[in-house]
Amino acid sequence: MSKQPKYQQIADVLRREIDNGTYGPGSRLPSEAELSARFDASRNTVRSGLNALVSQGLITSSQGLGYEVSKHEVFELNASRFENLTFPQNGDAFSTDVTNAGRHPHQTFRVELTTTPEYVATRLKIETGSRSVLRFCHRFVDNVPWSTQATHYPDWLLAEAPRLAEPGDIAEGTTRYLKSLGIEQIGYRDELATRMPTPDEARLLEIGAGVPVMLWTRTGYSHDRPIRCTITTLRGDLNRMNYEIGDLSGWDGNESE
Amino acid sequence: MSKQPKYQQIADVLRREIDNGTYGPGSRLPSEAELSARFDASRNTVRSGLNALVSQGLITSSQGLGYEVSKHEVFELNASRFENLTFPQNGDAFSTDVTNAGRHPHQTFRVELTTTPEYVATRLKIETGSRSVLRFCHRFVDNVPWSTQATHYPDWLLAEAPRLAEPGDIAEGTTRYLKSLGIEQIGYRDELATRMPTPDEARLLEIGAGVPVMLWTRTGYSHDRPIRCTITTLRGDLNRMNYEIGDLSGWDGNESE
DNA sequence: TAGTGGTCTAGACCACCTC
DNA sequence: AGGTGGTCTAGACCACTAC
Repeated sequence: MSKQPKYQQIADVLRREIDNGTYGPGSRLPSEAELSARFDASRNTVRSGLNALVSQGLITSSQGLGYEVSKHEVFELNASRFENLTFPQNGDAFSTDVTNAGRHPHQTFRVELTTTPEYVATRLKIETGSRSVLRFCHRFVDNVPWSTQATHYPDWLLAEAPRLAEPGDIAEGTTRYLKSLGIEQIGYRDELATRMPTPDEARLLEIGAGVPVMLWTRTGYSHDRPIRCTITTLRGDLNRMNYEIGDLSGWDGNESE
Repeated sequence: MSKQPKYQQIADVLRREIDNGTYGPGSRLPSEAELSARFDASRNTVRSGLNALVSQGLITSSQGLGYEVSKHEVFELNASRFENLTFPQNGDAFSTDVTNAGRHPHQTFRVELTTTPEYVATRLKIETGSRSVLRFCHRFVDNVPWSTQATHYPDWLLAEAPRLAEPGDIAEGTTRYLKSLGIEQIGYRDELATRMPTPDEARLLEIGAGVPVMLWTRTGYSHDRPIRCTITTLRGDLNRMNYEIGDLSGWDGNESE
């Protein structure tokens, strides 16, 4: 039992009070000055304690307002059904899912020609630095930034499917468009990772310290080669991904926690 | 272009120098005193800047030593193959995978009877607080803490499969043991989430600030009901999960980034 | 012993929000 | 105007690591 530093003790006490409901989700914590008096510590020490809780994603702070206990509303994303090879894929699946959940979807969209970054190139089995089409999507739910999605299509595919490079949405969905050209996605490989956001990501997704991002990379394959690579960056506090594998007939994917 | 606070500028400069290789993975940063002189800032301001990088998982610090740039060695986990309904499951799959990767696996194991927490109970479709068997595993790779895994089996299953409650490993694997009793897992549902570790998790996995955990919940189903719920807590900086869905025959799951 | 980061203080000034 | 958090300083002392 070694002595804990004072700022840790403060963080521990406050964490316990948040856990047991003394300060419920969405409620405000006492001000730094009040806590300073309560714990007989300098304001800076109190700040260190609060900072620990911020880094753990338990509370947020805003200038002039105070510290607020985070609420967690997670959105479920069924990755194995999401784009079920028979379904449309892009904007549509997102909008449909969100609308079905009684929420309001919104997204901005951008298409550009880029040089392929290494991470994507290895997955598409093309050369790093070669050309590819990037279709980029910034998604919101109820006007809260939710995720960004960047899909790369290799250069060679463009010759067969020129509409991929056109700005603006493809009404019927890109997967369906490609299928109509005889290019069918018959399987995909998903990779999931997590880390703290880069400053750019933190800006786009409006996340503060203490909230990680989830990185979801989906590489789609036709019968003979990779045809696309989609990197989705999700706010870790708002999203949960699901996969259903095997025979789950008769099982409702029931939620809640 | 609003003026950035000084500690942010310091963090940005150092981040750029880390990115461009001035300070490579594993190398040491200059001391706080040196940085303080370089940036003409007080030691505390420099510490704020360094602290920002720590929270982003870019560097770590240790008393008496200094700040070190993090290295990232990720371990790939194929979740859709991992326990392929035909394969053995528990300890074995982990040890096999790790050994195949040329690393040294190690794990501690514990079995206990517990009251079922709500999160697990809803998934197993049993009452919160009812009894269940918890088989808990703490896993290491090359003596670095890697993940913890907690599998709950419902009370009713115990009557049919008493060995689940016995301490010690089940040699042939629990899935195989259950199958030999006519209880076959015919499908599962995975849920993936990410967040910052709780203090307990941080202790068990030896992670500092700036490294999130990935939570992987797998609920296994027999033909008529859930038979187990496994919660795996993974160090976010060391693990990546993969799912392969659809027809990927002829495709090697190629890696590297 | 010297150098590193870890903790803590007291006080100053600024930026933002609410009234 | 008054209260909130955000930034910054200067200095003190402690704990750990290296030599």
